[in-house]
Amino acid sequence: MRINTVFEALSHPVRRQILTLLKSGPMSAGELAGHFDLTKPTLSVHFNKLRDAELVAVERRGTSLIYHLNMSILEEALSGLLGKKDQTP
Amino acid sequence: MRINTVFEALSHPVRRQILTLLKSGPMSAGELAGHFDLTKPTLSVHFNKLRDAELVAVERRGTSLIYHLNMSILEEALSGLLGKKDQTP
DNA sequence: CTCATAATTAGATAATCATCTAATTAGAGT
DNA sequence: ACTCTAATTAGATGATTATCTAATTATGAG
Repeated sequence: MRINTVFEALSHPVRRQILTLLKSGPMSAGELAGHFDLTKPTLSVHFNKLRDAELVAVERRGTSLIYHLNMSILEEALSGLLGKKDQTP
Repeated sequence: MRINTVFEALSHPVRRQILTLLKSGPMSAGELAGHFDLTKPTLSVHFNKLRDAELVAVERRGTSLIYHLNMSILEEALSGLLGKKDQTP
């Protein structure tokens, strides 16, 4: 787990909102995009950063890509900061 | 508490490291700066961001500025993300 | 009041980030 | 094979960020 990548990903409000939306369950890229006033390509970039951080996982269902929340990485990163370690570069 | 400011502040490795250092107790700006390979003005900017986020508080002792960790804001922000709310703009 | 020390603010610059439009890939149905 | 839909990647641009050097403020000591 690249802790820096995780916190980078968490630093943008849109990306945190995406995580919040995914708490209610998996959602397609398009459905997620519908919640924002941004273009799909822009959202796609945000999805990528969340995926790089492993905060979400993606699965294909037909022509759609379904995003899932990966709660455990979130917990690891945050408790890492509250606890002792934060192996910064 | 501006949640966005808090996560912005947490997004930089140096700033997270500063928080980690402060877990052992309050420390002056100069002492903190000694732990990094960066100039004091650069560190000063980082201190400001942490202070804006209220993640640290500052107190003057003679010519020195002593920084204190504000653990509660950290806990609030992180548990806010794990829990329900994250009122993103 | 002047000097030395601690730390900041100011200004400049290079790098990174968020966003858009246009073009491309991938899958499903006809 | 062609077309439609979903979503991505590519390329460009404007805004923000991290960093440095130089100058400034604030405090305490002589």
